[in-house]
Amino acid sequence: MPELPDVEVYRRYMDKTSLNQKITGVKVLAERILQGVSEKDLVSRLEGKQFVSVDRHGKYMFAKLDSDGYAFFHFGMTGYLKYWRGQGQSPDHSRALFELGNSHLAFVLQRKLGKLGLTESIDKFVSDNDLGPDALSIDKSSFKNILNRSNAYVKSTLMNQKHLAGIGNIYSDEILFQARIHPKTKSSDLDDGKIDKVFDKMKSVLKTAIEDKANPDEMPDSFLLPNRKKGAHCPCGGDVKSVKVSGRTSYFCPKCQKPA
DNA sequence: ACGTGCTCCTGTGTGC
DNA sequence: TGCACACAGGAGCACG
Repeated sequence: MPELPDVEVYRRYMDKTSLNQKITGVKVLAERILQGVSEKDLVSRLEGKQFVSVDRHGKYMFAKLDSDGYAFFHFGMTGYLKYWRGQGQSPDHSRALFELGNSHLAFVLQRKLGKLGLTESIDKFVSDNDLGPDALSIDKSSFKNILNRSNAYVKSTLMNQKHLAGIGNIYSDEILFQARIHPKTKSSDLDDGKIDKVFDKMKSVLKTAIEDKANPDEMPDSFLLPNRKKGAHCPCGGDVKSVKVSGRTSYFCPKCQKPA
């Protein structure tokens, strides 16, 4: 699930549940999710410390330590967090466990495509990993520059983390649906007015999705997102179609979204 | 710089 | 029912 809205929901979840408690134990249950750190080093860097705040950039989450630096999380395609107090089983597919005294925080990944590691600073992490500006923070003129400079399909541009961080397959579709733009439109074919519209819809879709806890069942009827399947209908009543863009299945409404 | 196709994983749905 | 295969809200890689 994890695009920007999902990760923001996890960030708030962790913020609400897991801060300012001593990390009494760390277990790594799938070593392959570790990035740039051994299990031994991760454990020794975290044990006895506390998480004091949680940030996000794009699809990455950063839990700040009271010592210094951050633990970073990437949720892959299936990741989420689960916190509980007292006894209780960790969920299936828990790949890392943080013991917080009598409480627990599990990093759960069905597919082991997520990442967990350490970084000194978010800025350094962003630049080392070539991430573009966060989609919720970017201003309109920087956004315009990105679309104007790109020769790719607009959907690919929106999903390219080097250009813009946070948007994936699902939300790029929703943004383009709300902007009434066909996913295979070239970014460079969008005029100023269209780019404005994509920008505004990007912001409103992401904000709405966060308010709705990134849960499709809670989203407005005007959203296409809950109808991402064969045979489903657009809010306009038309048939939803799909097409591959950058190897990903894109859902769109041919009646609402015409090629530029 | 772009698209395509493959890879990493695991689970579910589909068609024969 | 069994089995093979496609596909899934991500991303890095090689190749053309």
